[in-house]
Order: sequence, then structure tokens, then C-alpha cells
Amino acid sequence: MKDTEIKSILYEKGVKPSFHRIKILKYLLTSRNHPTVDTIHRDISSEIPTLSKTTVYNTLKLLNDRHIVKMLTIEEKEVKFDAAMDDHAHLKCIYCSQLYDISIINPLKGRKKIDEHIIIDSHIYFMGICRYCQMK
Amino acid sequence: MKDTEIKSILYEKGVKPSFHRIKILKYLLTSRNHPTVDTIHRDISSEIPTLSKTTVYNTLKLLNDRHIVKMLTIEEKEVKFDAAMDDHAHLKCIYCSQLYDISIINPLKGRKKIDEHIIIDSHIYFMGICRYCQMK
DNA sequence: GTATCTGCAAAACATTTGCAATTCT
DNA sequence: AGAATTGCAAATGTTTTGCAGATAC
Repeated sequence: MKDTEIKSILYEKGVKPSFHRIKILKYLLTSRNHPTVDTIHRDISSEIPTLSKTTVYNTLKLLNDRHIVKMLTIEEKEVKFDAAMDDHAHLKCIYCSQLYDISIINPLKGRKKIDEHIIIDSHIYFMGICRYCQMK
Repeated sequence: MKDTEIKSILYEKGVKPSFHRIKILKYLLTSRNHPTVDTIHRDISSEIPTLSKTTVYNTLKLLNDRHIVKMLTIEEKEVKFDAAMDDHAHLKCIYCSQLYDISIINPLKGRKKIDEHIIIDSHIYFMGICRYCQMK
């Protein structure tokens, strides 16, 4: 994935594409494994040793506000992140605690109102035993 | 709601019904408004001034493990709790941050497996604008 | 009398904040 | 220069932990 692609995504959403922002978004778009702030920081640090955690926090907050990434707060206190590209559900394994993407079509997609509340977004998550832990 | 009822719920799930546990579960069953640990502690403290937060944490962890209550970690760091009585979704209002129960039938209920993962539980939540904030 | 339950204080940990330093145009 | 971005260090707030004391059976 080229930096120019990342830049245009950021421009499109009105975010100035600074060096750090490009790196962080690129990381999220390429390694799609629901990293935590800490993971993101640690992994990018090897490339940019001066990167501070504050910047990671700032950037993720910004990207989340502009709907470029999604915050996932599923059954744990540490927030995880996901590039907000397509709509999908998540499954958390009760044994290994891994988070998996589940590509089911959200059956509630498109609903605009429920009980007089306006629906903006919806999220489905599952708890279960992942395919790998079943074999252990 | 009588204490004897609460007791039998706890016995049924193999939890010894101590005085504090009964009070905490009773609180969750009667005031169904997704309280935080802090709220639970504050509210019950008026009745039991000696109640410590540690006990509230311990009890909620125990009740959650035995599937008597549910932990809700929806878009915020402070965990909220819900008596695990019936199946329902939740909506978080982006303006007032309130959490509302949404009584839709979970269309994914009953699915046992997805992508080879065993499904134990599923949860749906919405983000939106609640009926009250729309009028402001 | 031994298990379990409870409570206090400290520790751990993620996140936020204030402000100074840096960078970019 | 001026505005935005970044980084450090301290503060905040929730949750966990270790251990001692209390309680229950």
C-alpha cells in the first residue's frame, strides 16, 4: 500500500496527512488484527523511534472522530482499533482472548429508527470458542 | 422483590448467598439502568455504610462469571452492568451518553457456529441519537 | 476450626491533560 | 511568524492485588 493512497484517504476526510498520521493509518490498514494503542506504538516505534504514545492517542482519536478507524471496546478495558473499511462483526474467544473478524452481513443494517431512537451505527459481537482453541 | 427469590437465583447458580451478594444482585434486578461499579457502590452504601468497593468488584466478577449478570463495555472505559435476565440489545446516545435497552429479537440468536467458531453468546449495540435528545 | 468472605491500602494500568518544544508552510 | 503537530511528565480514574481481619458453617 502506497503512502499516496493513505494521503488521499486522509485528505478526503479533511485530515492533514502528517508523517506520523500516515504511518499509523498505514499500519492499521495493512495489519488488520485489532491492535491496541500499545501494540501500534510498539510496532511503529521500531521504524520511528521518536514516536510518542501521546501522538498515537491523538491520532487515533482524530481518525476515529473522522470515521476513518473504529474503536472496539469489547469485553475488556484496553481499546482496540480497526480500519473502518467494511462492515463486519467480531468474535472474542473466551480461551485465547483473540478477536476475530466475522464476515456476516449485519441483519440490522439499514434500520434508521428503533423505538423512536435514531440509529447511526450498529455493532455485533460474539463470544465463543475460536476454531483453533477447539482443537487444543 | 423478596430476598428469598434472590437467594434461590444464587443457589441455583452455585453462589453462596451472602448478605452483600444478595443486596448487590437485588439492586441490579430492581434498578435496571446499567449502573457502574461506582453507582452500585454509592447507592448501596446508604443502606450498608460499611460496604467496600472491593466487595462490589468481587461480587460483580463472581456474578458475571456465573452468568447471573452481564458486563457491558460499550464505547467507554467504565464498565456497566446489567442483570442477565432476558436477551436485548443496547443503544448508546451520542449526545447524552445514556444507555438504553432495545427490545429487538436478536436475529443471530440460536446460531451455534460461524466460520467454524463456536458461538456462546452474542451482543448487539447501536450508536445513535435517543428519542429525548432528538427533541432538544 | 477451617473455609470463605470482606475491607483497606497500595499497586497497576490505560487514558487524559497541560504545557513546552518542534515542525511546517 | 503563526498555526498545527508532537512529546514529555504529571494527573486522573478504574480495576486489580496482597494481605489482614471478620464472619459463617
